[in-house]
Amino acid sequence: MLEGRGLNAEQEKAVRTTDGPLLILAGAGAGKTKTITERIVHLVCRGVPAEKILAVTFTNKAAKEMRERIVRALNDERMLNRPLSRGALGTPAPFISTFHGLGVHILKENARVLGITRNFAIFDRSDSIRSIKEAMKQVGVDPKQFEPRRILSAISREKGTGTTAGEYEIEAGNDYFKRTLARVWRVYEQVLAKENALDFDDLLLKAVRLLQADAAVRKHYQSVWSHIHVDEYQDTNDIQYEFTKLLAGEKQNICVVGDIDQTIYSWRGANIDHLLAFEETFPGAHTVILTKNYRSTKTILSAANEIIEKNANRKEKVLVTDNDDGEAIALYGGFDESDEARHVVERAQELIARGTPPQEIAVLYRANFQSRTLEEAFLYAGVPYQVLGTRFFERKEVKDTLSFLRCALNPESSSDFKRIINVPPRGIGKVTLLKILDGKEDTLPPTMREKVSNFKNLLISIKEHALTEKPSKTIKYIITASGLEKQLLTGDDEDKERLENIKELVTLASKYDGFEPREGVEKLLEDAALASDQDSLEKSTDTVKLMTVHASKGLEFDFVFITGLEDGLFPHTSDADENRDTEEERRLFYVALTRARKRVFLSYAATRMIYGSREVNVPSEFISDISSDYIEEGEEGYRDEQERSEFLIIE
DNA sequence: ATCCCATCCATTTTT
DNA sequence: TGGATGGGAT
Ligand SMILES: Nc1ncnc2c1ncn2[C@@H]1O[C@H](COP(=O)(O)OP(=O)(O)OP(=O)(O)O)[C@@H](O)[C@H]1O
Repeated sequence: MLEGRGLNAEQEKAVRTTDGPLLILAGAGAGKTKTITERIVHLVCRGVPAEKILAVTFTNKAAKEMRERIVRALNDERMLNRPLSRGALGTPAPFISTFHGLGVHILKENARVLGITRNFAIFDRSDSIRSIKEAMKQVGVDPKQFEPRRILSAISREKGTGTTAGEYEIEAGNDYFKRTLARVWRVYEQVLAKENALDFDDLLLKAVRLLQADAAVRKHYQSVWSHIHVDEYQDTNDIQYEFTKLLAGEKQNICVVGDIDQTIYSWRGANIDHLLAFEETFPGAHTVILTKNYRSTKTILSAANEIIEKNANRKEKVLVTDNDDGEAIALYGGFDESDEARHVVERAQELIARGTPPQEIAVLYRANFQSRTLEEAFLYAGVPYQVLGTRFFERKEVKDTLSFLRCALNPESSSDFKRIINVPPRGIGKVTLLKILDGKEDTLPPTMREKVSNFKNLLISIKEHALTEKPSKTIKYIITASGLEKQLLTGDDEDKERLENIKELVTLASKYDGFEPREGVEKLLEDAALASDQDSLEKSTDTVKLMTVHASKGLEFDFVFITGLEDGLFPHTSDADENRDTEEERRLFYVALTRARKRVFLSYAATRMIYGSREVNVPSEFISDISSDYIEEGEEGYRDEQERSEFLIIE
C-alpha cells in the first residue's frame, strides 16, 4: 500500500517501523514531515484507530496541513475499498496540534481536578508583560532598573525547564537579581490567578505537573494515545521533552523527527540534547537517517552544506539530491536598505512576469524591523505582498473586540474589564475605574453610575448573544453595540483599516458558527490566543511572502530572497556574544537557504538606518563562506566609488 | 476625563 | 527613525 505514495526506501522503513521508539534524523528537505504524515496514514490503514494517534507540530498551520494531507490520503484509501478501523461516518481524526494546543486540551479536560475554570484566559506576551509590570509595581521594583521584558523572559525560561515560582525562590539564594525576580514572579502568579489566566508556559507546565502528580490522569492519556509523533523535535525545550516522555508511557510508541542543524530556538530554551540523547531516553529505539533531499537544486544544497559544515557543535551528515544544478545563487550589494529593497522587488517582478506565482517567492530577513523598508518598496511597485508576523490577533482593535467577549463571559477577568471599560471613550476614567475595582461603586456621582451601569448592561447583552447566537453574529453585535464601529467610521484612514480588521474578525469567527454558541466562542478565543505567525499564510494566496527566517521554518518556496546579510545583523551579534549564538546564527542561515527549491537571492546594504542614524556595514561572513562557484554577483547599487562617496556626503 | 505634545529609548528571533 | 510614555493644558 505504500507504492505510489512516493516514498524512498529509507522513508518507507520509517513508515513501516510502527512499534517502539523511532528516531528519524535528516537534513533539510529530506521529507521528514512527509514521512511522519505517511506513517500516520500507514498506522490507520494497519488498523490503529485514528483517534489514538497523536502528532505534535511546531505551528497550527503545520498541524492543519498534516491533518488535511492525512484525511485526503485516507479518503483515497477508502476509495480503493480498503477497510478502515471505523466506518465512513464520523471519521475519527488523529489529534494533531502544537504542544501548547495539547496543553490546553488536557487542562480543559481536567479543569476541575486542577481547581481552575474551563474558560481560563490565555495570556499572550503583551498580556504577560502588563501583568509583570503590575506585579513589579506591587512589589515595588523599578521597571527602569529591571526591564519587564527581561523579567518575563527569565521567568519564561525557568518555567520552560519545569521550575515553579516557589522552587525558584528557594534556589535563588542571595543573588540580588534572582531574589528580586523571585519576588516579582510570585506576585505575577497571583495576578494571573486573580485574572483566571494562564500564560504560554503554564499551558505546558501545568499540564506536565498534572501528568506527573496524578497517576490516573497520566494512565488515561497514555491509553488515549497509543502512537505519538513529534515533528521538529530539535527545537523542543525541557518541559516539552518531559511532556513527550510522560505521554509515551510504558508502550513508548513514540516517533520523533528532527535535524540538529535546524535548531533555531535555543534562545528560548530549546535543547538539542533531547534529540541527541533519544536513544538513551528510549532504549531499543530504531534510528532511520534520511539522506536524500527532494527540495532544492544541487547548487543550493552545496552552498547550504558549505555553510553548516563550519559549525563545530554538530554531527557530520550526508545530504544529496538528484535534482539539477539549477541557477547560481544571486548576490546583490545595495548602497542602502531602500536600494536593496528596490532590487528585491525588481527581481521578484521579473520572476512573476516569467510566470512564477507570487506565493512561490519569499523574502526573508533576520529581524522584524527590516520588513518596513521592504514593504514600502513592494507597496510602491504595486507588487502584491503579505508580511507575516504582524499578528492579526495581536492588533489592538482585535484584542479589544475579543476582550469584550471574554469580559462578558467571564466578569472576573479584571484585565479585560480594565481594557475595555473605556473603549471607545465613554467617560469612565482612571479614578472611576479604581473605585469600581475597590467595590466603592455606590460612592460615584449619579451620572457616572448611569454610565457604568450602561456598560454593564452592554456586557450582559453581549453575553446573551454569545450564549445563543452564532459567534460571527456575536462579534458583529459587539462592534456595533460597543460603539467601536461608530468611532472608527468617523476616524481617519488608519481607523478605517482598523474597522476592516474587525470585520475580518467577523469572517474568521464565522468558521466557528457550526459549533454550539458557547463552544464556538470558546474555541475562537482559544485559537486566537494560540495563533502563530505562519497561521495567517492560509489565506491571501497570490502574494509574495515577507517574513523572518524563524517564521519560515518548515516552509518551502521556489524562490527565496535572503536580505540584510550584513555583519552584525545576520549573523546578529549582541554584547553577550557566545559561541552558541554564532553557531545558531549559522543554523538560521542554513534554514533560510534550504527553504528554496529553485533559486536563492542574497543581498545586503552597505549602509543602513539604525535608530535614526546611518550605519556603515560590512557584508556578512556568510556570503564569503559560500564558494564563488555557486555565486553570481549582480551589479552594485552605485555605479562607482565616486557616486558612492557623493551619496555618503549627502547623507 | 481627554487630548496633545515633548521626551526617551530601543531591535533579535516567538508559541 | 518612530512608538511608548508621561506631564500638562483644556
Ligand atoms: N520520496 C519523495 N519523493 C518525492 N518528493 C519527496 C519525497 N519525500 C519528500 N518529498 C518532497 O520534498 C519536500 C520536502 O519535504 P518535507 O517538507 O517533508 O521535508 P522536511 O525534511 O520536513 O524539511 P525541513 O526540515 O526543511 O522542513 C516536499 O515538497 C516533499 O513533498
